[in-house]
Amino acid sequence: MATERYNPRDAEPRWQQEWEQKNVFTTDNDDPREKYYVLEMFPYPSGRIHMGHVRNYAMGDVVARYKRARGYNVLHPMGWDAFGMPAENAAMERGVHPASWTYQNIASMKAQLKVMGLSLDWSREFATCDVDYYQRQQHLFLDFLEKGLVYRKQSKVNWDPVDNTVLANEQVIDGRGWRSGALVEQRELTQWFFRITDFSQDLLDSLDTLDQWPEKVRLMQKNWIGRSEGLTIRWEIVPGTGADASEVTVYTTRPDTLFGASFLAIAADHPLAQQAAAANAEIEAFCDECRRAGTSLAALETAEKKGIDTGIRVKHPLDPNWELPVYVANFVLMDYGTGAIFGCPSGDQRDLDFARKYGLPVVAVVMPKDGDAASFAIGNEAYVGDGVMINSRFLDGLSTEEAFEKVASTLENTKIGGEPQAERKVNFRLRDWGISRQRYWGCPIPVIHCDDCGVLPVPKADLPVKLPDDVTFDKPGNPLDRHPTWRHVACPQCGKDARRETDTMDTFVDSSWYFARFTAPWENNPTNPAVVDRWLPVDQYIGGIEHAILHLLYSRFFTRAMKATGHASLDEPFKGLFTQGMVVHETYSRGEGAQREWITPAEIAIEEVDGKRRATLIETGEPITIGSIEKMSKSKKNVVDPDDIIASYGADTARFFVLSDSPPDRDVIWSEAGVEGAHRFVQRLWRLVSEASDTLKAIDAKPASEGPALAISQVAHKTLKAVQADYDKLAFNKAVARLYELVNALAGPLTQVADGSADAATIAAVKDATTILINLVAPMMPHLAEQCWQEIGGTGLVAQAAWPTYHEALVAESEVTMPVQINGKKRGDLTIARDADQTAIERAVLALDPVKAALNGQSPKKIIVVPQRIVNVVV
RNA sequence: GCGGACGUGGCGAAACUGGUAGACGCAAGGGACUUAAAAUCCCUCGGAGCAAUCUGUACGGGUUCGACCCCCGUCGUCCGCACCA
Repeated sequence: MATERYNPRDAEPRWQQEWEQKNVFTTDNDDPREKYYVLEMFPYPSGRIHMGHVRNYAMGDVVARYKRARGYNVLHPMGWDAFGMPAENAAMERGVHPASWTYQNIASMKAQLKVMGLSLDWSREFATCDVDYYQRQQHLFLDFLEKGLVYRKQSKVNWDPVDNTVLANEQVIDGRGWRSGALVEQRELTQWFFRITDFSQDLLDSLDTLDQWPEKVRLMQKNWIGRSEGLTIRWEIVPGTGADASEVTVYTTRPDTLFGASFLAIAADHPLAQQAAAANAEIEAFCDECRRAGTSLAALETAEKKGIDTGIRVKHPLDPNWELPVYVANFVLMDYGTGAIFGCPSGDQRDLDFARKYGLPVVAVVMPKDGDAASFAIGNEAYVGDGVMINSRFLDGLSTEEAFEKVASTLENTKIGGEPQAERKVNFRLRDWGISRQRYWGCPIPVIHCDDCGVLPVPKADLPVKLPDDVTFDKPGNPLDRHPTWRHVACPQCGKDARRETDTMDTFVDSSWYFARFTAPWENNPTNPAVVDRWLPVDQYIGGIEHAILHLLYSRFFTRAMKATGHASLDEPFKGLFTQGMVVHETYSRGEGAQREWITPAEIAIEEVDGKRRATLIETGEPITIGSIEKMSKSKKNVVDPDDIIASYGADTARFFVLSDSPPDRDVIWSEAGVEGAHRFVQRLWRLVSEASDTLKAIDAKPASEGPALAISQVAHKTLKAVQADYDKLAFNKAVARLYELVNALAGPLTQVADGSADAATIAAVKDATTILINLVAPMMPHLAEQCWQEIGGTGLVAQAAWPTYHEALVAESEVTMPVQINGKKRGDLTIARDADQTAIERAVLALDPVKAALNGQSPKKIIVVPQRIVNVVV
């Protein structure tokens, strides 16, 4: 009898090698079986994996192994989101080249992932900084450009005037550059944009088809796209009031409130405002102030509504004798709608605040349905809801909706200068995607600037536009700009000296199509359209909620753009999306306030005294404060290193634990005690199986259909059915609970098999049950499963074994035990044939002691029988 | 401010479509084995009560034979968005 403790340090590398040698996880594109594509969001190669990665990849691996067992041709690849700023920061701080820093990090993280025993097809691995990858990204860019999906326009960037460099938003802290501390300015640069807004409506509508996405994510995207229906209205400017223009166009979603208008407000960057500013220093100062305030997010949140009268006056669209003032206001955005609004103080809180401040009229035009027109008034709160129109001339008495229609059709039919005064207009909050980054470590934008020929695409034959290796990071700014030779190139059209574009692409571009590249990473073209269409959409995509909006929206756009350029022919890249929770941990600290010092879990000992948990510093015995449970972070030092855990408990224990305690979409609390519990289960399972293995090996599996062994087979097959359903729903924590139950149920029989007291039928049933158990455990703890499989004489590898099939007869119950309630309270149980009819059940229920006692000789008022569920007797 | 989610033992959680609340695990307590410890095994474990039983899913109401689940209201926690006209 093999009764040694299971040693993951020995077993895990052995099985990993075995899988690798037999190419178990290499996927063949020509395999005719039904496909299943499971993908976890690929990591940024920071150098170390963390517990969040462990949880993410453990989940994906369970799905991959489970689906493989179910007979699918599974694609489960891995790669690296390898461009980005940390590599440049490392270059600046430590003088190491971004490429070598990145590839070294990839090597060490890959080694860590290998140790986890993930069933990945490593032959498809790539990093987005591989020339092979970004060359094809440049190819896509050129195709998008040709299709008109890419364009250039002026756009603002954060400019650090001390470092003379462009800053990303996260490098601006409280309006200052993170390194220099200088006040950040907004500068206009010509930059590249993807026309994601071409697809606004489709990206919105298609959300409804993504029924395997979390509702929450769909809602977040919906709000981000931000569709609104309204009207653009042209307002005539009263001649001689200070404007060159004859009209100003305003966007509104509430044309119904037009009779409540008391002013127009325009953005500081609006042409009319610029004109007014040119003529008036006070207005100019105000506009400058607005622009500055725009840089600081914090200030924006609390900013007071402010404005300044331009002196310009406009005519009300529905009453030419009614003149309204035009203000520049700090709360009006230039890049939404038309950059101009009409203010209706009674129906909008901002407008109300503004009107009160500047003494503008407040006229209630909408009141709640059951309101009283005579007494309804606006105090300090605007009424933004629907209702009935008042004080609105020909609109009085209409609903808000009817009034909207009436105003819209009236103004559509009013002509000024031969054009309708108003037009219906759908607006989106979504903006085009600016992809230009003034940095080195990204995919070069394949474009050439020629003084004579203009902006030209690099011919495809000249791709890739490779990043030069010889760059320096001793100065701020983009190394590509100051490289001695790289930017000099001959114009592809006229052959004269020209310049390369030195901007690189946003790293979100890299991650917007990697899932497609995985389907044929060896292709010369970005994709093989036939292959990509067969693999996509990704059946199950797993990652963090932090990518709910941008990454997923950009990928959805990219897939559409790839369709438009013939690289794929579908719209939605991800059929199923799952957003997993974080791994969190208690925090430990000593000292208070600014003196507070965080302590890592490894330095702490926890003991329980009188029911209270207390922590002490191992080295000194000094008491330590146990703090709140928070996301693992370096700053709070509450991190647990996966390497340490795997070294002491093995990968299976780590995988099992991160899947076990909490529902996968919720945070899981990492605790030492919890890990030990998971490890105990590993050892227990191994002990029970190995003790019985000599006997089990010699006997063929056969589920029992009768006799004392029947219960063993029933519990195994019921568990199989249930765990299968749990895996289908990604309910890993429930699958874990059922596996515990199954092992608890098999512990006795396995011990009997081991000590020789079991009969042949029992041994055969136990062998069958154990085989099922190992198959169920395998997706979560693949190494332990292989070891057990070998131990009981299984053929081949579990990793290649087919999923077992449960026997219907063992899952179906011939008898059911139903709770019996009296007046809704449980008072007893009734075990009866599953197909017993209503009368038989009633008769049996009335014969039960507690029912007889409750009835006390009387007949019941009512008996409710829910077949196979419950009986309720109403007395 | 707007939008959304959630609230169940000491803790993480289960509970199917409105049908036995607390499965399973952790922690705790008791016992067995051991010279001892570890490991393992057995028992107890929402609250009150000797018990029968009563009570309990944030709080207050409602619908129902029956509510963690549905409806109305209140409180709390978390997340997303941020002046989008």
